[in-house]
Amino acid sequence: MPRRCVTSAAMTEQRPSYDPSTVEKRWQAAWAKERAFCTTGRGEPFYVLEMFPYPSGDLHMGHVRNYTIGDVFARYTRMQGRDVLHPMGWDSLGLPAENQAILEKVAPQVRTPKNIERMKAQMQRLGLAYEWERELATYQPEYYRWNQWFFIKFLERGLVYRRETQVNWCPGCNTVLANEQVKDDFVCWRGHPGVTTRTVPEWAFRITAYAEELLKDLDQLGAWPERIVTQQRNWIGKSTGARVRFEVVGRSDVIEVFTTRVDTIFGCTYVVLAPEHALALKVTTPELRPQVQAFIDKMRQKDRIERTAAGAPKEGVFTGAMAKNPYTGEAVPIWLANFVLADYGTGAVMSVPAHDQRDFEFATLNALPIRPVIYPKDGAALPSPLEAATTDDGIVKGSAQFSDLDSATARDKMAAFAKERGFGEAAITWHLRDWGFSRQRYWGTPIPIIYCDDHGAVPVPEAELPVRLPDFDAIELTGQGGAPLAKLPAFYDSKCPTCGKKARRETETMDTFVDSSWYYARFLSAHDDAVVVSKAEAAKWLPVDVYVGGPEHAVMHLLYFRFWHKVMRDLGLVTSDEPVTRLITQGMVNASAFRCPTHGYVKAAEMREQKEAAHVCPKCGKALVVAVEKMSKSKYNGIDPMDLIETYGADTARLYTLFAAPPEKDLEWNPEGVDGLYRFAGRVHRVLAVHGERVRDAVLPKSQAGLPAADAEVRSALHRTLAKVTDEVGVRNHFNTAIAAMMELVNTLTDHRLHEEACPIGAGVIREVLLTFGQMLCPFAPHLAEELWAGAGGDGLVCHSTWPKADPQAVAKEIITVAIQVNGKLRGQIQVSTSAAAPEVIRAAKSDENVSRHLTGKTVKKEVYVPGRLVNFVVSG
RNA sequence: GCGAGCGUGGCGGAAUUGGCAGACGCGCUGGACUUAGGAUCCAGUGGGCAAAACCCAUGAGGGUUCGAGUCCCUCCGCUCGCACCA
Repeated sequence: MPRRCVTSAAMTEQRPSYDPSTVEKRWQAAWAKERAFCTTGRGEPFYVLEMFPYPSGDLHMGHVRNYTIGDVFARYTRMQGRDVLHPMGWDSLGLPAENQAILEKVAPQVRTPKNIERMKAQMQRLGLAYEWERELATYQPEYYRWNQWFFIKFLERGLVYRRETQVNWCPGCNTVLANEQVKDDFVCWRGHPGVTTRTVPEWAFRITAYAEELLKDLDQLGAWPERIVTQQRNWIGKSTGARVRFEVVGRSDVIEVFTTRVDTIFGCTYVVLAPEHALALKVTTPELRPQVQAFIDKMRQKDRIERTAAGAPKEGVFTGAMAKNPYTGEAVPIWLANFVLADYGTGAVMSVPAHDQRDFEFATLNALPIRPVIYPKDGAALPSPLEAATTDDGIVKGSAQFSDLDSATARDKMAAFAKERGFGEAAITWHLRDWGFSRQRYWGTPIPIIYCDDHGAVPVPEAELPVRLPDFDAIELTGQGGAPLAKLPAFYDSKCPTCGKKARRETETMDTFVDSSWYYARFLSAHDDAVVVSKAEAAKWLPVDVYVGGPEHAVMHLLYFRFWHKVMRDLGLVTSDEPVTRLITQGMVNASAFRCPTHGYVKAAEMREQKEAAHVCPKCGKALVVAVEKMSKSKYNGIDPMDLIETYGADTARLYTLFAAPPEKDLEWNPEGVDGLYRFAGRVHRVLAVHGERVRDAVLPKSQAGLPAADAEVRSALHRTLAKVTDEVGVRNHFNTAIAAMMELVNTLTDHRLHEEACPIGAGVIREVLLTFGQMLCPFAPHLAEELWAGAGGDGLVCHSTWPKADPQAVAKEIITVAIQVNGKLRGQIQVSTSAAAPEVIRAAKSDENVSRHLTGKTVKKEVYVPGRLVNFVVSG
């Protein structure tokens, strides 16, 4: 990227040119000295929050975008007179830090604060308006002790429990693996073969206890992006239907199935259990046991994702056992199949191949009978034989007393019948599962539990919190062999809080989603040792007014923290039902990536400096594939924000990220586009450089009255821009068009030669331009804004000034342009007074030369006048 | 497969309630200033035409309307999310 030099005009005239680094450092120092971004206690509270980062050590462009968007809200709202809370912290526990520690042999306790310091300096260099006094970091015991406190509170309320869960298990590493750590053929990411699934105990939050409320309250989230709400709704996945119990023929066992289509149950021709189902092997007849056992083992080898992927071939095995359909008394075969999930519904389904596509495919594959019982409402016949399942509702046939009912009615009556006879009932099933949060990792919050032989799992008494993580040096961290803390007797040897006998401390740590589920509340009482959050502060600030972050958190973080908020409410800590009123999800930051089909990605920065013809692989000379992709290290298409700031300054970096795309859309990084914003900043600065000294004491015009025509025009343009920017920022949150409006203003200023010494505009108007421009620019380019404000003699800091109000008189137009259409086609434009009435405008329109040409010889059938906009003559002939 | 979103100049994007399509920026073209220009300033820039006028143009096709980028229907393409959820 070329370093831009100063303008020759400024140089020859010995005027200070735009030098962002000097300007920005000056104002950053001033803000720090004044503690400029602290809450004031004056004005209506407004809480702006951005998703806090993992402190990797360096900001990337995604951060810059995220935090700049938040900063615009914070700064603008403060200028509206609100008491703005805008804090920042560090999501500093978790796997990345632990892996880095293993790799570098540096303790995360040492590395993390250094990374934080570095990243914080970068944020300050960007001019972000944070109240650093409230800074928090989740790795600090002062923070994670409240994770432990919450754990105990949740435990008391039955919202934490111990359960058995299926995980991927690598016998080579002797540890649990995430799905993405398991490669094909059951080989782990380190190369060990034989990865299998295993049942292990873990701690889980009973988020499903809040499923109904999490679903219902989505209706309150009108200011959330629709797609996030939809994703949450799908994820929660409420499903209404019925449970029905089938007796196993000749045994006392009962198979319970869940179905949303109980109306089809007379068409049930077999029953399928998940391979993990408790009865799977139990009901199997002795002669079929070897096959069934082999099938179960095979399924156990595969992880859930692979086994249940849509499109995976359906596999199954007959158990030899039969089950009795309680509605018909008919005995149907019991099968096991890969596509039935153990942890959804009851882990068993009734199969109606005529009316369920999966059942249809499975039945076809295994020559099981297909029996239609639902017929089209219009009386049409079903194809025979069926080529696919018919899944629509219809009229029930061949179903005893339920025959001839429509599907919906049949479902109600059949569920009621089951309830009456005691073999079933209406039921609801959720896609949402409880949240397992045990991690066999070191760099996390220790779970405050002590296992006693006599008293079981006993919570650590509150007074003994926090349970601190032992020093890193005390542990041999390898990423293998299960929970690291389980290798440290000094950590786990303890005494039972109940009886004092020798006991063992829990060695698992918590998922880091726990940390981020309530940090927004902790900012309100960041230094309070007595309570996690003070009720008064919570009542004052919550819910968060604007929350800005990436859409990738749609269903994990954003669901967990909604859950946590509701529990905090039930604990009496907060009063609102939802944590965040308004959510802004910003798009990705993309850039061209250059890839050789053989040798992989090539550094984009080097390619950009070459002509297009030279975009060839340096190794083989083949043409490179160019595609716009998300910035990332591995694709060599990233832009380092700090390089950008060094070249252009923080203001230009901010302006570009806001201008190039609206917040919610993906942003394509165009290195040349940045120049345009630098030019804009330079042109604004130039007006100050040329006139600042001269006009800083000038008297501001109070109105349009008495201004020379050119002055009045400039002032009108200024106030129109102000009105536009106020609307775009405050109402529509379209920052790109707000900046475009300011660019238009600069163009107008240039038309009136405000960039020249010999400018005919009066000093008072120029001063008003500089001051107001400074205020409008403040949320976007805050340093340049301060420079304008101070240079034009404004009082104090511009970021503390009150957002100006557009002068209606200056905004109003006396003459407007009205478009004239004939049959909807533009034929002319006329200038009319705003006070002109419709007949007058229409008369003027008809007398326009070009328009009258199109009207002659025609009959005007209709005249449409949209006041102030257009006239349309509908003609014929 | 289901759900959501999006298709507008060479590019990023604008068009707020159905009312002058292409604001603003990039790029490009020409000019001024200049030893120089990758700085700055000025002018131009959707396509057709030398051109006023006119015609065409918002993924494709149809519809509603005085008027459609915007609303409705059908289709095509792209992106994201979920993915055998009984």
